[in-house]
Amino acid sequence: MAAEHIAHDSDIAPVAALIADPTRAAILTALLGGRALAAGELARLSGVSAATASAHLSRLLDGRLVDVVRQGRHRYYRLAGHEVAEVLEVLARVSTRPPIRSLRQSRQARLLEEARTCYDHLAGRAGVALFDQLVQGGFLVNQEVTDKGERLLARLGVDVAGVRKARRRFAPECLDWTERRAHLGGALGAAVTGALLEHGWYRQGAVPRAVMLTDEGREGLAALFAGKELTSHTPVT
Amino acid sequence: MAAEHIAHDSDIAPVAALIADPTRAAILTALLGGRALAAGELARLSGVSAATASAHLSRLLDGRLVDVVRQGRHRYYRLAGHEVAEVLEVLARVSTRPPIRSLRQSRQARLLEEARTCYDHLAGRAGVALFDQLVQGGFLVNQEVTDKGERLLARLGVDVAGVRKARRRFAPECLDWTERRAHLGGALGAAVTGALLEHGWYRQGAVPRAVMLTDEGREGLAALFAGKELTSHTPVT
DNA sequence: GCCATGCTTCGACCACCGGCGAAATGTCCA
DNA sequence: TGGACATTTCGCCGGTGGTCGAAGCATGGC
Repeated sequence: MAAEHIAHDSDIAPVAALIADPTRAAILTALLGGRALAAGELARLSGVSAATASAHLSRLLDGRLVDVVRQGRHRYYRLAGHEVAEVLEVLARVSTRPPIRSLRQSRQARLLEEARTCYDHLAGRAGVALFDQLVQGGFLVNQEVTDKGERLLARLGVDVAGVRKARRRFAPECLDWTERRAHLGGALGAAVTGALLEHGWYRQGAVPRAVMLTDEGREGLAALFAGKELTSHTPVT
Repeated sequence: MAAEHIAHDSDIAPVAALIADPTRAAILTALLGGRALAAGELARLSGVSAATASAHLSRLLDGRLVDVVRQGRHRYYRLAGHEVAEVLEVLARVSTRPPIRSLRQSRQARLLEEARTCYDHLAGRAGVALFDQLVQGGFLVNQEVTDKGERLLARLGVDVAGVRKARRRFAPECLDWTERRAHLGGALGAAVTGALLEHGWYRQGAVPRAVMLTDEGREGLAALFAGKELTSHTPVT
């Protein structure tokens, strides 16, 4: 009786079914960044044909998981609300099953949450913090480097003009699950992270993807954003 | 690039797929009460054969959404952790689509959250509060009415022995989504609610399922649980 | 030891759903 | 108006998965 009432009051199965398909899940997670994306872009990101993506988007629309805003010949889709984002986040939390048993593993997990490489760029709390500093300082605006930003990065040893020539997206925002916030990805993210490692501001940890901020890094980053001269003991290899 | 990373870090689709089946959803919501339930009981509650339920439970076990504890020839299943419960709750929140637009509707929603009938018994904050008072006062233990409870209910005008003869579950705990807590359901829940309405302690509101506590009800309930004589102006029809 | 009970495994059936290509619709630009 | 592009609709196919009855294993009671 209780069960019948529950089932009547709220059918969680249909909503779960919408998320259960890998392609739709990819679409939804792509939208988790908050930006509205065009149908074609979502098709490409999730690796299916435009027709398939369209069918999925139509179902997501019916299920009120996404909204659409028509703009010219594009249709931009976005998550229908913060509740939808919450569902995805909470699902992600149980999906990344923590088979953490030993103290050793737990310590490693904490290291990874703090700072790690995401392919070839910085992620974790450190990655998000760096990204925020770049954005709030006006060095990075709308996924583009400002003149001010180019000067800052030059001091770090990053040749922005050269990076721009790379055959990959320049400065996309990359989401990560532990922080649920964006950090700097793409060619620029890789270049910046490479510079940080070369300066010895971060060094590789024992755990595969983990990196750790060094004392020099702490000072160096502070000086960099304060606009001060970088101290001599930071070797620019 | 960001999307690939996301997909790699956490596959939400498989977990969602586990919840996406109506039968499994029914099983999970039945377990949301926190108590461990036997496989057969879950089969009955979700309306499928034992074989089908067994297959589902096996998959839920693989997916680490439930735990099992063997006890004699029974196998009691329960949710694997509070994270799983959180997923179900947040899914329920988006599933109960709130098409609240007008102020009028919003007001009605608040009324329903406060006190409403759930089929034929009291739910909402008021329902949960009443249930808690019964349990904490030792009137209701393990879904059974104590001697003390029987005397209390008799003063309210509820014939417990008579209710027990009804062809429905006696005093099951009924979960409701707005409060995410249990309230009194079944035959006893209906009888108690009927008595409350007959006393004029609650009266039907304008909104379909809403009920409202009256001044007499406030006094009457206080007197009831204080063990005091019920005042004369509460008509026992 | 035997039977009753609770649960799982097996085998077979059927429905649903996701995938694509091709064609239709709609929008912008010249 | 015609052509390029973005998106949706249509028709078809293949695979996955939910369902049950019957049979197979356990466990507990007598």
